[in-house]
Amino acid sequence: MTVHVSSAAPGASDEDPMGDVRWLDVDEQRAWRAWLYSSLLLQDRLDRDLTHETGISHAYYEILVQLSETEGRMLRMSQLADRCLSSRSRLSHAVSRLEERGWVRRQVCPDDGRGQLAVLTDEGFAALEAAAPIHVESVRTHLFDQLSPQQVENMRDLGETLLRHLDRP
Amino acid sequence: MTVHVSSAAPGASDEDPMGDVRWLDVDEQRAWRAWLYSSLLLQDRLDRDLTHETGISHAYYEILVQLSETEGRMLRMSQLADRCLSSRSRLSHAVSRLEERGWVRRQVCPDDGRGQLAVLTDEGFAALEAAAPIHVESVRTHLFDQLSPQQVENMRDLGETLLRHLDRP
DNA sequence: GTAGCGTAGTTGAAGGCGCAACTATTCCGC
DNA sequence: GCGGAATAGTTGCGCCTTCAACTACGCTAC
Repeated sequence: MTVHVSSAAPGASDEDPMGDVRWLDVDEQRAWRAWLYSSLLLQDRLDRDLTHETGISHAYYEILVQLSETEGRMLRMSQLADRCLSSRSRLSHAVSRLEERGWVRRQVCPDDGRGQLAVLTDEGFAALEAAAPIHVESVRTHLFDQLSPQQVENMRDLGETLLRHLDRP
Repeated sequence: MTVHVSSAAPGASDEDPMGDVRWLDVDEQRAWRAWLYSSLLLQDRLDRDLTHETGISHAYYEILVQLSETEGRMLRMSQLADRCLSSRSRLSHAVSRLEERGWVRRQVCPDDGRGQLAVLTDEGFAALEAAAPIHVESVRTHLFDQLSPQQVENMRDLGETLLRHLDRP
């Protein structure tokens, strides 16, 4: 994880067999680990809170949210996958499970015989409405309550900067 | 995921059935989504790069790194789990698989008959040495090359602030 | 109109992970 | 020293995710 084997393997890494590896210096290491550990821990915490208190994983929650925010509360599978940062396959499995819960149903797409629409049911919407306050409170507690307004601004700036790079694969 | 059902359910959420939910405002939403999506995408990208180019997942990589950085290249299972931000169970499964690859071996702890030591083998160390340059380059490309020095500083500050909160469960 | 290619989505197998139950060992009070 | 609680670690099960293969439909050109 930590990109810093040189300190543990000084002799071997001095050789630099790959040519010139741009190793991280001490400050970069520290920034990298802080970012990595905090995002892992925070995601884990938020997901656990949500799952344990509502029975809805963060992945499912995201699907319900994305559907709830479109008019008609329905989306093509592939659009839904994109918005959820999910692979098609993963979404397909997940929607099958949400169908079993009665929260989503599939419907063939009228415009395109290949397509499927995922439609949020009233039960699904109700489940989302029940879960949302719990999740918001969790995000407040573990994220916003810990940060100054300036830090929130920095967080947004960082995130958007990285997204500009990551969004185009 | 996005904590923002109110806009999709204005009527219902006006009721505020939970008392007073501290919903996110537009700026907070934006900061939250930027943080969430960028960290999801970045972790995904780094993990995929590493897995596809070296056959070592980020989780395995972290285990190897932590072992490589201790003298004797060995750690108690529970210490290793803590350093990898892993549950005991998860680590136990993972070490079993690393044992099958011949990269780690288990050894009963001399001080404590209940304990096990995970020991990094020479083959494991060699695998880590081969993977490290690839991973560093990936972290450079997708993270540090995208950020100004000020942004790196902000990233560290943010991460460390959040860790102070998250580290004590 | 049909061959061939691209797109949309699904499926099954294999591996990763969390949870709860389990074994084995140590620690503590008496 | 012995009974019970606490600690260390493992394991089986079930769910989730990925990958590759697959079906089904649409699009274009001929």
